[in-house]
Amino acid sequence: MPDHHTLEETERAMKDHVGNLPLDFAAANALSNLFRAANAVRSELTNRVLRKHDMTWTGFVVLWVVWIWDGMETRHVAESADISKATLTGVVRTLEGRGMIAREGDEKDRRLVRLRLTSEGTELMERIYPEFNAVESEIISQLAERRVSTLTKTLRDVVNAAEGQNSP
Amino acid sequence: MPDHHTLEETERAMKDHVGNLPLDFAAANALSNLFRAANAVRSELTNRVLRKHDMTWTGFVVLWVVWIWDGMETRHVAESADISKATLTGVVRTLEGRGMIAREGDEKDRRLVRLRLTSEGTELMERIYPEFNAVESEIISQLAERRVSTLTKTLRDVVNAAEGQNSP
DNA sequence: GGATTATCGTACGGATCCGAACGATCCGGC
DNA sequence: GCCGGATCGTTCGGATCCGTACGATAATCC
Repeated sequence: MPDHHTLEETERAMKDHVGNLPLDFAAANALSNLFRAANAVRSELTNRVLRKHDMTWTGFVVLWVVWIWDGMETRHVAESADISKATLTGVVRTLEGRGMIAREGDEKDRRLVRLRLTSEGTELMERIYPEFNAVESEIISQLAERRVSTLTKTLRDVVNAAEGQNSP
Repeated sequence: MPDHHTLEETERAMKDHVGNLPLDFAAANALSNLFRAANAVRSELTNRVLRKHDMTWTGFVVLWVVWIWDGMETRHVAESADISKATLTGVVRTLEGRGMIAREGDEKDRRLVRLRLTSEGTELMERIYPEFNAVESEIISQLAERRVSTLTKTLRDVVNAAEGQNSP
């Protein structure tokens, strides 16, 4: 990763452009690192684990959610996978076409659609997930245990802060 | 945000599916929170700041990079914005169509394309970025100052860990 | 019990998003 | 000089990704 601009260079360049407006550089920096970290981890997991199984990130996440919560209704799957209902429709179409997932109407409430893994989908997850988690573990293991738990807690607070609810 | 499954419930359900394989729940949890936090912050900034200016997340990031580093070559812009060259091509096409950005060939090396903001693009950034940073600040301000600097450092280490380089 | 209201999943349009392949250009050795 | 190899930005195909609008179905009100 060559040729990066230094943090100081960037701040100086920003000040040249924004003038004397008071900016919160610490906040900008923390969130910049947040996105970089998420992208880096996602890329690494995609390249080292998912690609060889011809699986996309979102496809894997959806499969994982349905694996753990068999028969879950689509809107809850979307919420758990952190994607919109519209996106889920397309992803499920792809996974259904590959025979990994099945859609199933609800008897009582005919608006609902429940999702289940096929046996092929289940086998895939039983093979992939341990591998996936091993790479997760490898990445996180480079942090001291105490820092991991601090990170986890702080990130949860960031979620709450961003969603505008100051939890009690 | 109703109807969430508890962390304990999820772990129990996972154990039911993965059997006796040894999983690193702490790592899975930390990274799950990482993606949730990134998505939540991105959504909040998009909804509260960018949408009213008809600007996408990636479009804004690219515009910001070019604003700070005027005349930067496209591959460096892509790297700074954390997107692929192919994606940048499409985003620049959109921004160019709206008169925000201009492409400019390099005299010396005719393979290169340099990017600059138009005056309209510059005005937009001068108007949007302070607003954007204010919301960033509002989110981060809900964390104690010490936690912010710890978070920033830890996230940088996560980036290095994911990219496979244990920096000295 | 009929009309209004709310909620469900989906179709649609448009904007990312990326890996792979590609032509254009530059650079290296010779 | 020149030619094989490296590097540049773009194109292409296919998969997300989302807000909005919609038809179908439930729940509510009176």
